[in-house]
Order: sequence, then structure tokens, then C-alpha cells
Amino acid sequence: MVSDDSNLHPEPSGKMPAEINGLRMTRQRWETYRLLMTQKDHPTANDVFRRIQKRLPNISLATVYNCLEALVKHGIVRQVNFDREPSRFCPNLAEHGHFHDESNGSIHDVTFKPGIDLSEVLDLPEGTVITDIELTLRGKLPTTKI
Amino acid sequence: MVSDDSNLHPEPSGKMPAEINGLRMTRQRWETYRLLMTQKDHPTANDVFRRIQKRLPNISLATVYNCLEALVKHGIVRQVNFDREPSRFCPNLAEHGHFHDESNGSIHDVTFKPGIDLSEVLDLPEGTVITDIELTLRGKLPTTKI
DNA sequence: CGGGAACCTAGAACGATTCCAATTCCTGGC
DNA sequence: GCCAGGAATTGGAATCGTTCTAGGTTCCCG
Repeated sequence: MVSDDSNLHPEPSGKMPAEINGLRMTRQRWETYRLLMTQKDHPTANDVFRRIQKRLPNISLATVYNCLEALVKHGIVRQVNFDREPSRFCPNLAEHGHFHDESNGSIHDVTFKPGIDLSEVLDLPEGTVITDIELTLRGKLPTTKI
Repeated sequence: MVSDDSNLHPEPSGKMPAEINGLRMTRQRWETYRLLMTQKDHPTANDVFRRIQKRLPNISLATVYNCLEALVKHGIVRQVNFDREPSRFCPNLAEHGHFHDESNGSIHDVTFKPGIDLSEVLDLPEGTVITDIELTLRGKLPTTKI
């Protein structure tokens, strides 16, 4: 039996599934998804647009925005914002933050130490419902990985 | 002797100081600062612009942006971004996050429980330098405070 | 196979922010 | 106090990521 997880993250090199997570797949959505799964460097919509043209020369920027929005809305990818910079997109759905290395502009996922529940270290009134957490760090990694 | 703190946060109802935190005060900067200190509801640049016109009818939006940028650059106020919404400004310099109440659009400061150091719960390589942390929550507060 | 809905596309529109050139304001030295 | 030079302010134009719109295409289901 196919697990929910394999439904959510089908092999991006395989055949296009009829849908992912309730979102009907189209050629454009599938290529957008594939690209994000393959190139996890947090590309912007424009990055996606430029890169995807190798496979879909006629795709429009508006479609890339539409596809990204659809994928985000269905919880297939995440949209990440740094200040007022262009939004970036990330296929890592696990709870994590983002570290912006100022020495080279690269972005890295940051996870919490095991056993840490972020909502437990915050001073919030009892009964608060958290639907989304966004954590952004800025600084320098020790020796910039090559 | 005047402490650094009183220099950093002069009484917004008092006389305009020559400078704050190394930033030379001007009428426009002072009124911008006063407004943020008085109305801590995280206004946008446009909010500041509209509200400040009661005191400075001839101020321009560009000046508001300039003043806010100067105040931010000198560490006098903080700039806070939610997704791609207009930037908001906040005079609370203590380490804190922001909770965006989706039921009414209001924004509340969120502090960490005492003794918690956020950088200690994160899984970062040894030697990482963190220059800035931004934490944004979204959800609903239990009973919306009146 | 036909009709309606969902999608895609290109280009116009939008909105927050920044840039620009011209004017005004300060400040320090006389 | 007065003047020159630099800093700030101003209004409007420009920028740029994103969204909207209108028309054409594709897909699905009967």
C-alpha cells in the first residue's frame, strides 16, 4: 500500500502522478514541483522561471507564480520570506528555520535540537493556537562550506 | 550622570535631544521616534506617515521612509516583516518575536520564557555567528483582548 | 463528441519602496 | 551674526516583485 508520504512526495524523476496532496497535477505544476525537489537552494519565483524554461520553453512567469501558489496552498512546498526580498520556495516541510549566511548570501535550513518544541519555550497565554512558525536567522557560518 | 539607556530612549514627551544613539535628531526624526514610542501597535511606514501629519503637515512619505531607515540603522527601533506585507516598525528592542493574530490582524510581542536562549535550542554548527533572529508566529490568541 | 470548468499565457496594473534632482536646513568657522 | 558646505527634506518619477485581467487552450465527465 502506498503511504501518505509517498503520495506527498512522489519521485520527481518518475512519471507525473494524477495529483499530489489533492492538487491535480499539470505539466507546469509537475515541472515546478520537480525543480524544487531537485534544486533545494531556495530559489525565487524568477529563479524557477528561468530554470524551468529548459523543459517548458513557453511557460509564463504568471504560471510559475500560479503553480508555486497552488503548491504552497496544498502544503506541498513552503514559501519563505527574508525581509522584503523576493519570496523563496522550499520543499522541506519539516519544522525548521532558515539561516541566511551574509558572507555569501546562501540560505540553509536550521532544525531544532532533538526534543525541543518551540512553542514550549515561548511566553504565550494559555489556549493560544499556533498555525505557523517562521524563524529566520542571519549571520555567518563558521567556515563557509564549499 | 546620564546612563546609556536614557540616552537611547529619551522621554518622548520631553524636549528633542541633539542626538539619540549617535543619530543627529531632526524635527522629522524626532516626531517619527515619538510616534513609535507612543503608539506601539507596529505601524507601517504609511501609518506613520498619516499619523505624523497632525504634527508635521508638510512631511513627505519619502522622509518618513528616510527617518525610519535612519532609526533602524542606529538601532533605535526595529523593522519587522510579515510575509510580503508592508514593513512594520517597533520600538521594543528586547529580544522578542511577533505573534500575528489572524482573527483580527493585530500583532503582539512574544517573549521567551525566562532562562531560554534561542540559539541554544537550535542545531547549528559550532562557531556560527548569529547577528539577528526573527521569529514570527501566526494563529489565534485565546480570547482576543479588548 | 460537446460543454463547462480549470489552466495557461502575455501583458497591464498594482503597491511598497527607492531613487533623483532641486530646495531647504544646520552647523562650524569667521 | 553670516556664509559655505554638507546633510536632510521634498515631490515626483522609477523600480521591482507580485497580482490581475482577458482571451485562448486543455481537461474532464457525461
